[in-house]
Amino acid sequence: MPSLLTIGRIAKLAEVNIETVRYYERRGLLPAPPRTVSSYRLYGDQSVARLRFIKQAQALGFTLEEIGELLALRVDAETSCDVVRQRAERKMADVAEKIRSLQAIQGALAELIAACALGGPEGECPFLASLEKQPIVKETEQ
Amino acid sequence: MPSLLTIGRIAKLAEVNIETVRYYERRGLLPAPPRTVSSYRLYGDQSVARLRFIKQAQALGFTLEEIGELLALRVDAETSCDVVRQRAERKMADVAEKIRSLQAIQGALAELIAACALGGPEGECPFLASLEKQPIVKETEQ
DNA sequence: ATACACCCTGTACTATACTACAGAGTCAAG
DNA sequence: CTTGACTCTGTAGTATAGTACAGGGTGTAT
Repeated sequence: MPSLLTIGRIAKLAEVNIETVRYYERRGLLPAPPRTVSSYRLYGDQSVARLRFIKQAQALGFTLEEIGELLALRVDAETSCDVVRQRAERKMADVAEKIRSLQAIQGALAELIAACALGGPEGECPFLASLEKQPIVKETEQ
Repeated sequence: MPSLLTIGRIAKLAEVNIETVRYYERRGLLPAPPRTVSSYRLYGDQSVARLRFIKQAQALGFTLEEIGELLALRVDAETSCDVVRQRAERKMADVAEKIRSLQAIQGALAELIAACALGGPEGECPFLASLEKQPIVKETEQ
């Protein structure tokens, strides 16, 4: 029995502002829910999960636009399985990359903590070394 | 021999806008570099690494303020080892949490791809199930 | 000695993601 | 049947993180 919730209710449950819920609806991130005769929105509890997912994905550096793309990943009349799989695989690569970056930062923090334990106070920041990425950049002039 | 770079140079190397470099300086994320007699900024190449780190951390959902805190993690005259270690450990927890969230999303994407391979088209989005987090929320009224 | 690409400061504009009203209607309790 | 908490739409304001000039100086290649 999926309970019906007002906008104030889901906002509180998902720990977001009421206005944010309406904003996400405008942005197309939250489907427009059914209304009462007096135009009150009535949500099911999957909406709460959806709101939490959005918040969480944002904290991971996804923009609302990207989050919309993630949430839209489903097979339907307009979208074949193949297309969905391709998109999902691209997102997977993004996510894997983010995980790698976070692990690098984790490593740098561990190093910092370890160095601290040894009592050897530091000068330079270990983060800068933690990200040996595309160091090759072609210079067009001297 | 650490080469000396103008602002335009490091901006290009780090793939950011020149104005962004100056903005980070104002924000205190990038130390004010030495200047030539004619007030041109001259950077060493660690500045490029720093810019890249900032960009990367942003893509992981850290705000510039949080990035500043990360970059400030070092032992010096004002900050004891103990304090630095404590802060680093708190950041570690944040990072670990982010990694867990990303792994949940990764799992949901894998599920989606797998379901697709089985030819079973989907209705509901697997992400919503991927984040069984604080589901306990106390309600003060009925 | 002048053209062109570069740099300076300062201020103003932009995009994204909210957040806060104003003014009006709704609903439940006493 | 009214009071207080809630909801509605619409519009405007805010914070964060840039980005874009204007107006002026610099550096060097021809």
